[in-house]
Amino acid sequence: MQDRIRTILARNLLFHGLPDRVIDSLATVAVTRHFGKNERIFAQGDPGDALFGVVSGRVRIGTISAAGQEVFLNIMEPDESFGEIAVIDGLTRTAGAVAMEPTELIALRRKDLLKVLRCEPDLAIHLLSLFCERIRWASDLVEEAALLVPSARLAKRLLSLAMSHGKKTEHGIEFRISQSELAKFLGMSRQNVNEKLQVWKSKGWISLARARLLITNPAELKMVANGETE
Amino acid sequence: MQDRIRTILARNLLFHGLPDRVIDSLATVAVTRHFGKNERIFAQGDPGDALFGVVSGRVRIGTISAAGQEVFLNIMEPDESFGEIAVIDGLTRTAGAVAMEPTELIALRRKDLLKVLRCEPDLAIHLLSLFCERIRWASDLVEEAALLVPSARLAKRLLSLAMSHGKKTEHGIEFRISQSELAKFLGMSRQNVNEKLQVWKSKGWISLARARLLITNPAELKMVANGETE
DNA sequence: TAAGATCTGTCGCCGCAGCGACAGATCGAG
DNA sequence: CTCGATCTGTCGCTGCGGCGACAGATCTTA
Repeated sequence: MQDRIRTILARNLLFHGLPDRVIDSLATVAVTRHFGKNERIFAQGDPGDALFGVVSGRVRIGTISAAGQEVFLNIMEPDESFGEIAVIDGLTRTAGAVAMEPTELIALRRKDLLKVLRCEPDLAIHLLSLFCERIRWASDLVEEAALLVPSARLAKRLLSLAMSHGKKTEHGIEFRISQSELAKFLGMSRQNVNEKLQVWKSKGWISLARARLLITNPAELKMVANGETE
Repeated sequence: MQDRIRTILARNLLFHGLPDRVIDSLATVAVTRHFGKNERIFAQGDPGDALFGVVSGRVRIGTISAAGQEVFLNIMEPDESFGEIAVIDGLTRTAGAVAMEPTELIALRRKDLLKVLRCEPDLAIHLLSLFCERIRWASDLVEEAALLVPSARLAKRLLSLAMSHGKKTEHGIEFRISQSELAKFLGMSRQNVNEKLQVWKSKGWISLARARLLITNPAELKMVANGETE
């Protein structure tokens, strides 16, 4: 059993490449947890007492406004991790996490992680790189929101979701997402998303089906994302 | 001279509280640099070969789109630092930095910093906390952009700028910023910013002067920022 | 002091995003 | 197989944000 946890940890991007000694220390304190479809893992505002790695399933990270409006920030898949920030600084969760399907997670409690962190500089440096990625990713979003026209933002997000969650088929990159979910990733209305998708569909760049999307011409979408076309 | 650098480093938020040993190591490799008003410190896309701490003056962090549209992300003041991310991960700058006035910076080159980082876990953990702040700050911006109405975003940014860059007077919190700069912080048009400021001015919550702004009723603005009022 | 640059306050116009609404398609559960 | 839930595609309406424009105020610099 502890062996399984060891393997899981070693494969996770958060710890991949770290010395066996570090993995072993972490494995002794890690536990696995299961969540059902649509079950909440944590809510924004909760104390950040654990860090999670995805073993199987998918987890949606998002927040919800006082008015009930929802924003999706990311989808985490196997071998990815989430909840690192609150675990490091001990503050509350800035976003909530929900299992999108039956999901197995591996959890490391804050106290345990900090203990290992203090004696393993390798782990700290590893975390620093991960945090750099996160900051770059968030800064990109801020920039995009401020200076890209909606269609460019949609195209960009479409491509990035396709990269991380799509599967390549003979006709292009396909992935499962409803248009209202897509809208929640961008903070736009579903109708507006649909309107733009229809345009691209009519140009033959994408195909649409119920809760599924097929990108047949990524190059053209990239042009839109870069503001070189409308 | 080296003594002055030591003092500067020790006072900077990036290194404040670290053991003398660490500060000393860093002081031997740090150099100071001077920039004139509106002089560019680095541009987005540049290789990230150094980290900067502000000794005196002010530095504006921002990006500019292909179309020439500009977005301001932050203003850094004495004892604050910028450029940490590119220095850690070795990738290019995501944003540019410009001196807003005659400015003295202290610079640590990437190679030198990494050398110290590898033997000083304290420094790594210190950096991790700093990165946590940065991620929370960026995530907040993403959230706000997606689910706050423009007036709430403006109010929130106004308050946060007032907190970090304003001076308290007997009538409220005052700070220097032009309305077009304010607009560039939010990715809105100058006219739109002006329109909202006029409303708040007419309600007696703020006072306006050329390139200056006085918040006389922060409480009401907070309500707007929280979406509890319009 | 004079000239030029910058900032503000205000119009009006245009386009577009949000929203409610609704019909038809598709999927899942019982 | 049937019913309910969800998703899609499409209206039209309304409001508001971006943009160009311009006059007047204010600051800077020669």
